[in-house]
Amino acid sequence: METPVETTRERLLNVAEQRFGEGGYEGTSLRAITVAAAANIAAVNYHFGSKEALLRAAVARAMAPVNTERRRRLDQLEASGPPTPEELIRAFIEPGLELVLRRGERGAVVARFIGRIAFDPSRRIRELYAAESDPIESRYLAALQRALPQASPDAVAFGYMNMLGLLALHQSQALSPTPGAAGSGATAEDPGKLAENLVAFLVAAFDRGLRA
Amino acid sequence: METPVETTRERLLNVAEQRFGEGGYEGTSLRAITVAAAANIAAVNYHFGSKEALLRAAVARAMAPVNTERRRRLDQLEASGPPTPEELIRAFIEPGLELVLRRGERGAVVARFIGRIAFDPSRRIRELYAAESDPIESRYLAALQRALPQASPDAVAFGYMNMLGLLALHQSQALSPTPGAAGSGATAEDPGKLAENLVAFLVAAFDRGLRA
DNA sequence: GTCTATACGAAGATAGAC
DNA sequence: GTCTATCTTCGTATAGAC
Repeated sequence: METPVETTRERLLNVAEQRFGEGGYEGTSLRAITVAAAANIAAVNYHFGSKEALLRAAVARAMAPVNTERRRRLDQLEASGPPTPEELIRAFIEPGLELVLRRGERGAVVARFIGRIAFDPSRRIRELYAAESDPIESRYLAALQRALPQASPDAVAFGYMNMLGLLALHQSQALSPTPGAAGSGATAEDPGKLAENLVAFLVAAFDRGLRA
Repeated sequence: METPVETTRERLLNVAEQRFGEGGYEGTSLRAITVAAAANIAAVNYHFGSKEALLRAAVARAMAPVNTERRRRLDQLEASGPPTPEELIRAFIEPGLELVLRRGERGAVVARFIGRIAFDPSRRIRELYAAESDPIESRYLAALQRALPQASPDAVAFGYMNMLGLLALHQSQALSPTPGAAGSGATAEDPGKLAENLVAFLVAAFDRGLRA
């Protein structure tokens, strides 16, 4: 069923994940990608149609397991009574960090790629990412609203946006020694510890930091 | 002392602020900047030396009033006894949002520019921004540590990084109708209200969400 | 079906005339 | 200070080999 070696298409996706996460979309040339993937310069256009279509395919492939796991957790939580804010936050953050950071070097590459794309300066690229996380966004917003009845819909949306942003921030810093600002151990080497810190930070903010 | 019209240099900085904030560094061509600034294609290289040097000058100019105001507030806070976490968070967030968003369209352009640059995928560009906010970073970290003696240095650095990230997130969404994810009113139209929401969110997270 | 070689227009950058 | 000319590299399109 499976070919023993990676196809050109797979190599292109793997290299794109690595390079786009390292230098951003605009900062990475198709030539650099095709050389690293041992493919011809025209291979991207043949397999995907354009540079942006390659990015779209890479985002979809990277987000698929994260979305699947989030859906699975949401289903499970909602099957056993109304979830707490902490359970919902955990069901959002952990698939984005653990599932991806627990897979060694390759997982970190994927995490950085997702985080960077989520914050790309270009409107079209962020929309591309948003389209991939949209399908479950409304489920999370509704569940959070039920778990936080005292908060207004605007406040819940504000909190969700912050959760998304902080996850992307820490994802984008995978593989970075001292990236944005703070000192040495700000981002834990242990992805599980990072997830715990981020969940605790967000739970406190959601529970007591959302203005009506 | 001042020429009645903007100099070519000033026009280039103004246009760079607007275009870099809109499309990112790599996504904006020097030709687009020089055309919009009614300058020759070579003017950037003459006045600044390179595209990156233009960006550096624009970041320095945009950050200067923010840093000045932050220093002023820190001085004032520390003159009257040990500041609370909320006072420190307010002294960090408000100069970044109000000082910039309260200046109408032009201020929003500056805010978006700063926010985008802080999250740029390119390592060199983020370092450029970090260099501009570095000078006061250690003062904030030390003051936060004193205000939160129960938190470890790593935890304080983690919180500071999150504060920086969320500020950049909301700055980058100035002038954007529905940017990242959440619905209509997630980012308040009123910048003062946004600042209050963000401060409340962060205060709760710092006070009860930092693991020792 | 896959892939390669090649060409085109536009971009960033710079040297040198003015 | 300003502008023109020019170099290299970019994304993309196409024609045709395997």
